[in-house]
Amino acid sequence: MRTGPSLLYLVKQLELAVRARLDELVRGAGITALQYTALTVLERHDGLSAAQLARDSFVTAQSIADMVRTLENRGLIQRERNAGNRRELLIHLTGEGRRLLATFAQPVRDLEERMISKLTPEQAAEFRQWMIGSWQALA
Amino acid sequence: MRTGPSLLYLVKQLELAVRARLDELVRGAGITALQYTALTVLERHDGLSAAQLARDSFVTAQSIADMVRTLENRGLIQRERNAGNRRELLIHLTGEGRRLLATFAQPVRDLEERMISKLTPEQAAEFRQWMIGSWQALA
DNA sequence: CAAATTTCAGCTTAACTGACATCC
DNA sequence: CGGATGTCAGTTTAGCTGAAATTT
Repeated sequence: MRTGPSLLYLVKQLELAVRARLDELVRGAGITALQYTALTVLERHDGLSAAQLARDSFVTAQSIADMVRTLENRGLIQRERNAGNRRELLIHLTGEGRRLLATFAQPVRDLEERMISKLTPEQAAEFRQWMIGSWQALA
Repeated sequence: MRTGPSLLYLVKQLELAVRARLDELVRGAGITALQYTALTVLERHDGLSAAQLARDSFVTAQSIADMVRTLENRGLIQRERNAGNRRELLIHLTGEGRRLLATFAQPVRDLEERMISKLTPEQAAEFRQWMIGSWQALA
């Protein structure tokens, strides 16, 4: 008994919509949704290397390199050699990077709130957990 | 009170994982996850024009054109002028296209089942509805 | 020497904009 | 004519592979 579009299709469409709204939101600051997301990862895990950031994002180190350079040129992050392991360049948010994230913290929360506005807090927490569970089941 | 990665980030990661698994699955047939998804849309809505397919996918008509040509060259779809509106080229699945979809129907169902294996049927239905609701709230 | 990190160079895919012809 | 549709040409973005330098 078919009830509508497949779950796989829905995931794709939802991601598309999220990225479109997020791109609109941060466009004014001259960054993409992708770059914004990378900055939030760095906010949660300060001092990552580019290779670690790449692994977290399931892309190659080469792929992440261009974006890291862009963010560095924009002054949103800075890198420094790890004293204990001089291969690594550890990435830190700059003051400007933190200011940018602070600027968008509330608008992004509003966007998330819009996604779950029809749900009770309990349902929203469940939704979140199911998303994490689905992700882990496929990873 | 932070409970983990943001919902926006989770949507992105989940989509990444879904696409990776789906790409692995259909690679043997020489198509991408994107092309497979387009075929399932055509299965549900036979006789779409490329422009309609593009609108359904939130991309431009130009973007969809390459993929439509690829699928046509592969013999998975065919197009014909709409008799009543000779601008439009209506897209239909070929027998080979339907056979390809039939081949993957069960493996794809298994993949979806894997996503929701921890949920009861009632929870899975809820999950689905919340996904649709989130999508509509952002579209 | 083997493994990890970074970087350079080149490539591919999937999107885009702009322009144009055709049709209703 | 105005609005859709399809197509051609060129561009951009975001990923990739391969190869090399540096460090542990």
